[in-house]
Amino acid sequence: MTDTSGAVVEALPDTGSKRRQIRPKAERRQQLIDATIRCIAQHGLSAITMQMVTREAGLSVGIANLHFESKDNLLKETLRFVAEEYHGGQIEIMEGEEIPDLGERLDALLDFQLGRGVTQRQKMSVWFAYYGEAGARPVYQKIVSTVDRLAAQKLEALFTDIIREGGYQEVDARELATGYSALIDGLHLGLLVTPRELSKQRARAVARDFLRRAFPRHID
Amino acid sequence: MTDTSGAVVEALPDTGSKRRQIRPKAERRQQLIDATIRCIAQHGLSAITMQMVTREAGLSVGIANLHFESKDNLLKETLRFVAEEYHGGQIEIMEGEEIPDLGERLDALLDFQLGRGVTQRQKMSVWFAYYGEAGARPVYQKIVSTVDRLAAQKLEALFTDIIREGGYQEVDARELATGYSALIDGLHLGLLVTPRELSKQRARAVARDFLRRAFPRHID
DNA sequence: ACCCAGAATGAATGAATGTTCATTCTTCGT
DNA sequence: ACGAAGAATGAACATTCATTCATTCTGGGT
Repeated sequence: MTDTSGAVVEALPDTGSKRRQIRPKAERRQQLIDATIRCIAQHGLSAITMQMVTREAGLSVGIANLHFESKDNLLKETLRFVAEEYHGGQIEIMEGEEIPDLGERLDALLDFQLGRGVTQRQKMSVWFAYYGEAGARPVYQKIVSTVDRLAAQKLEALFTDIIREGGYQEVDARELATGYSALIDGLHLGLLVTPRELSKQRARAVARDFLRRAFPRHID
Repeated sequence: MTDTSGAVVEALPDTGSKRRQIRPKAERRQQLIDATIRCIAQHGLSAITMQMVTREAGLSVGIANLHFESKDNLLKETLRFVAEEYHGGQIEIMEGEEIPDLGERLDALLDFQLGRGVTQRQKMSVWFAYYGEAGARPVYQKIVSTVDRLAAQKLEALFTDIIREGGYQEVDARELATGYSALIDGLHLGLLVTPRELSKQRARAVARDFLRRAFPRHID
């Protein structure tokens, strides 16, 4: 996926010169989105500023309104990017045939959801910053729920397969999928707000426990 | 607990007159906190304004800085109020001896966590608005984690009692308590962001399922 | 070698917001 | 009935921020 960390500005042989660079539109857009993610993580969604973002990107203030028409739009597109990155990664694992064994596929999913990429403070901060505003902003709600619905369907399908394969009785795929998704969200929240109480290791153990209790013959 | 909903302004025999009212400091503080909660729920934390809050409270702009020294402080105190209300309610149920049966007490806890009072959109919005900023604001993190830690301890104690009483093997109280808390948080999030996909009924069913799988002889 | 489409800049603008404080008003004890 | 303590008001101020746009600059095509 796209690199979101590190200073993109110095990635090129810039030599410190302030020479103006002309780059294709798509590249600049991504550069600004990445800078926005870093700023939200560091300063929060309510403190974010166009000057802040453009400086972080190493560009001038006017450029943000050139590529995105407004601040609102930049924030919206940033949310869309993060949402699609996260859900896209999940879906790739769930529907991908690279891992034939269903138990292993479940483990891979957990790895992705609580592994390095996703639980970086940066990404989590962005994620929940938008959740916090979703109650008041239908646009955010719509973006999240659109990708969310698809991921939920794939998860339910995976659980259904596992239930059939394992012959698990009295387990409802849909209900379990809802529970598992909520559990992962809650663990992310815990990692963000109370990192002292909840380590990444423990979060993984808790999630595996949930899965083991439901699918004992597939986990561990 | 304190009433947070409804228009406090019209609660008194105001008769529509704009006559200036003098009230004790504590009452005004609460009035402003209640207005803040309503405003956050409706407009979001990042769009909130002092004028907005004071108008919602039916008071003048200057009064906010009279009772709270700044906007930051008002927001901080509002978070403290919501956090203490939520966690206080939980703790009251968990350590209260009014319900001797442990299974019933667990049910009462679930009722509180996913029942009318807590899952009102207003409260949930406020809750997650602050969570979203917690990554960038150590003050918020501290307030939440302080009350959170106590509630987690009480929950673990309750689970320990239930495990002993039910003779459940291979169940770790601490791990299960972490999982349950995370599950409830995640369900709140789902109720807030994707209310179309997740009804309050279904959220309760999912949470009960989690508990039933762990403590089958206490639930249902 | 030259040109120009359009990418990039940043000073200027106007609107919005947090905070202050001189003034007004209410209440309560005497 | 009166006066003082302090609660409440809201116009004024200084600051900050999103957005605009006239101007500058760059690089590929001819």
